[in-house]
Amino acid sequence: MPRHTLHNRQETLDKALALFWRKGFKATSLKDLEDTLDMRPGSIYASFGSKERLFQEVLQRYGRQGLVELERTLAANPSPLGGLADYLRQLGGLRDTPRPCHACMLVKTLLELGPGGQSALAQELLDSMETRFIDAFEAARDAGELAPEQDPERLGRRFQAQVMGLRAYAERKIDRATLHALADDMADDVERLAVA
Amino acid sequence: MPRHTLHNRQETLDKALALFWRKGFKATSLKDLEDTLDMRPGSIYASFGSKERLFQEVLQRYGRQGLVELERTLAANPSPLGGLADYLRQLGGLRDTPRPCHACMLVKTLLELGPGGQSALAQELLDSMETRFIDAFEAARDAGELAPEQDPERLGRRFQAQVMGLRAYAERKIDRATLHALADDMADDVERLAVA
DNA sequence: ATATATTTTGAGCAATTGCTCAAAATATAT
DNA sequence: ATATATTTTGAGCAATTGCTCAAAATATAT
Repeated sequence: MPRHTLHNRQETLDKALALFWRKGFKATSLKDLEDTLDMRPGSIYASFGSKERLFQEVLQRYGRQGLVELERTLAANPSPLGGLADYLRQLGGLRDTPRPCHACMLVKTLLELGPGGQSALAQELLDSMETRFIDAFEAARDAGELAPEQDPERLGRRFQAQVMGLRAYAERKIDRATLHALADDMADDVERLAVA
Repeated sequence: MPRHTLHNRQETLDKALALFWRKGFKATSLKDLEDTLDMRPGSIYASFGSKERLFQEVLQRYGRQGLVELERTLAANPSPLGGLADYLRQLGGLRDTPRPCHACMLVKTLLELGPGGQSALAQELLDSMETRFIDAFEAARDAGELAPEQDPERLGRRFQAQVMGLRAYAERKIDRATLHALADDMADDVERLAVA
């Protein structure tokens, strides 16, 4: 007796993700969502509850994908420091392919909705990324890549700040080459942390 | 026969600045402005034209103040590299005093309004800051502080990205000490560029 | 005191906001 | 084919948006 939804939930979330990522939470109107998702208001509310809850679900999705991508990049390089450097170099290619937005959606959300409760999920997800960065620096130290007096936590936080800066910078009107150069400079510095 | 405005324009702009900086452009309603500026809608429009134009004027003010502050910091240190490092260390104190917001208003605006025309002024002002950073690195090279093979433009862009990252990071829920540590790490690295 | 030039007020408008809900549509099980 | 459970539709609501404008208030010059 049950009936399936006409729309594919994952595909719909991806469309909403691109929209919210580009326009932000407040600037995305229900009209925008209706057009982009090709759904009528009642249908959107039956499926997702509210604009707020749809946004949270989209954020969660974005965050999970970001973590998966980081994990993949780190796994592809046997050297932890090399993996982190690769991650930065990869971000240098942000402007090589068309995207809804170059800046990080978590940072956009944090800056748009402020440090209060509205952006709690964004901050949690940023924390997850940072923790993974710190873990990678710890792995580097354990592998002898990093001098023992280096502090993985400080390095991880700093790495996080660099990524945030790089991606905010990428949102400006700059050309691809400039962004690559910036990312490469950052990546080189990470690798320079390695003990000779 | 003329008559003066009741409100002081500079004070009013400062109030609008704090409000816009904290809430962003779209999230600041005219009701918010009426309450904060203690002015009725007609009065606001007679003085500033529109919400959009008031915002632009506020942005300009913010940008000018930021440039002045940078100039002061650089002038206080005879060493260009030292001045740049000081600037970063100063930003480490962002959370020491209450402020409308810790993140840079130019970056908030860029991320909120996108890279299109709406944020053109914010991007211009970011460019001005970056140019000043580049000039400082050039001065450092001319003074022999920096190795001649170093590229002031790349260093300046990277410095800009670091500042953007540091200030976006400062918007998260972190404690003062963490932010100081992060800023100091960045500052130390700038000074480490100096030839021994 | 009076005239003049300017600013301020605040009721209210057209458009848009996020959202609801009864009715219609539709996929499944029998 | 029929019944059932579920989804989708879309008209429309209450609230809010940025903003206008005629009337009132007020500071100055004479």
